[in-house]
Amino acid sequence: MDRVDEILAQWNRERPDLDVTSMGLIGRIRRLAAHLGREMEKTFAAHGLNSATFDVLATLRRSGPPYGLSPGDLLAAMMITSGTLTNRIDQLEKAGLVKRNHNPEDGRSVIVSLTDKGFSAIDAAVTAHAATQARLVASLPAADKAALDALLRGYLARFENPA
Amino acid sequence: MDRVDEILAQWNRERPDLDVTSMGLIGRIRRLAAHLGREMEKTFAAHGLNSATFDVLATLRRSGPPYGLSPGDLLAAMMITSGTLTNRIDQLEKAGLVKRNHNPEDGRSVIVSLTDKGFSAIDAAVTAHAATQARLVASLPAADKAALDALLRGYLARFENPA
DNA sequence: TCCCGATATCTTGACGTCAAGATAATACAA
DNA sequence: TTGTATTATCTTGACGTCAAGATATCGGGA
Repeated sequence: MDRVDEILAQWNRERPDLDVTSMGLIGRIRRLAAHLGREMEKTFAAHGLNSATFDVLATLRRSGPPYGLSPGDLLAAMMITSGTLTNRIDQLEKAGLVKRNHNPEDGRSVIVSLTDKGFSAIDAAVTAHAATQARLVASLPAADKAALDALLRGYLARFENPA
Repeated sequence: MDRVDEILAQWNRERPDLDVTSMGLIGRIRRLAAHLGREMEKTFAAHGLNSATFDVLATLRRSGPPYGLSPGDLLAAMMITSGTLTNRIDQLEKAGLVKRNHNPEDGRSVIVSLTDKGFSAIDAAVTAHAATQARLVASLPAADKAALDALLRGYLARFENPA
């Protein structure tokens, strides 16, 4: 009987006509995401970042040399809107972690690249981030972890692999 | 090979020293939460609400008669800060869906109650919401759904049942 | 009775996000 | 070559959230 179960029990009492069997599953996914996000945010803050700016730097870093992508490329890799991305890049540029360069082949386009400072920052942050993530799942038995990951992958595919 | 796997593959190429085995699990939970949240938001919007205001109304509704709780009670049931709750109640009061009453037994305290309009609104919204949630998990085989829910419950307990 | 710590709620200011639309450059058909 | 649709990015305004602190009330000890 966890907090989600309590919520379901209340609904069953007040609105017995409702089928809330799906509510528990979805509620648990969302509560877990919130808990995990808050923990990870602490690691980002310790490196002068937040999840928004980390996300941009990490995408550039893992894209490999020369560590530059257009805003359009970045958008395709993230679950955000274009206005949000512009704001993130502005913040990072102001902090000297990325720079914008004109794309000589297309006047509409821009290439956002990691600066040396940005490269150092994201490399240190992602190292700590991986450790935080390992800690956040450490309490989960290996078998549960594997089973959970497999089930989530199948579920997620229904949203991201239209077919 | 979903999008999360692509991210892990990039990290393995660029930072083979990192152990990213936990990153996939956490990433999938968070991406799922985002997808689910956006879908549910559409249902709330169709009823003139959003997830923030729905959350307050739903908590009051499922608390049962007389459909009134103090901000403190509401806070305990939600994963938000007090300032956020004050703002939510303000919005709902402005819309005529809840009302604040002084608590005669404690001058510091307030009782937030559903108005008739608020009661009608949340009853209609939650009916639609339950249908949306059912649709969002409909593609999942019943066995997977049960297994996933059980694993998530165990994982969530590590964050919400300190012991 | 009086005072002070605890409690309940609200206020303030900054920030991240989004939807919708603006701006500018490119591509391609006529 | 010209004009229009398309593409890439940015701007604007509104909103929800948070952390930190302010305000007001309560409760218990001196």
